[in-house]
Amino acid sequence: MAPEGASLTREWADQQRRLADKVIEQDQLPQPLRTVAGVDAAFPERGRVTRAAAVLLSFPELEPLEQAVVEQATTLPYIPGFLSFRELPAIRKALDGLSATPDLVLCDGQGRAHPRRLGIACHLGVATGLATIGVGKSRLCGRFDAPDSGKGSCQPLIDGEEVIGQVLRTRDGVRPVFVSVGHRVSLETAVELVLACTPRYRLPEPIRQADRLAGAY
DNA sequence: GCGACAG
DNA sequence: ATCTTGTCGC
Repeated sequence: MAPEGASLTREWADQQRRLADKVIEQDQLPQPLRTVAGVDAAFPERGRVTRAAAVLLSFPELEPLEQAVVEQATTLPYIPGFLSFRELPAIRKALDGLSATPDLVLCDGQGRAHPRRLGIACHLGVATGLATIGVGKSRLCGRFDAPDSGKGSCQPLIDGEEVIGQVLRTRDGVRPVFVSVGHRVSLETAVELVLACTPRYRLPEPIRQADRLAGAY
């Protein structure tokens, strides 16, 4: 018998490279943009349970419109570089729990700023066809210079010769977030939209509310 | 071989 | 991410 378990991440990596070719890095968002969703997952019960949340807000007002939560048994451990295989199934169910399809989805995690260019935001985008943006709280890969301390300041996140994201200061003096293309959005537009969704806190409002709903404190 | 490593 | 209390600072 082949050591299937040992080559699982190899299979996943191949799948990631295939799906990464389907990512669209051009702006193809509904015009005008009327709604923005935020998604996130938490792992209560010592990680045995996966709880995913999706919230829908109006844009640009960012008023809460609707929310959905789903819970299921956790299927996989967290493996750096393969986060989406663990979280995507539950997150998709949470999104399906919304009565309306969002014009844009903000994801907690990377988009193209991933070793094989398929972070969870890209994976979700390609799998659903929705426009998505990745907003990570920390770096997975790439190098960068610290952006100036003022809100709106940013520096390119670089891997080799490629710009894979923007390190963006969403508030004066706080740690920057890592913005990258998910699907059907350009990096420039992604940065503008993340700022438009972040009126007060470090994290964009859709993601903050999804965090809270999922139970992350 | 060594260091890094989204959530 | 999870487990976990109080504590420092605007």
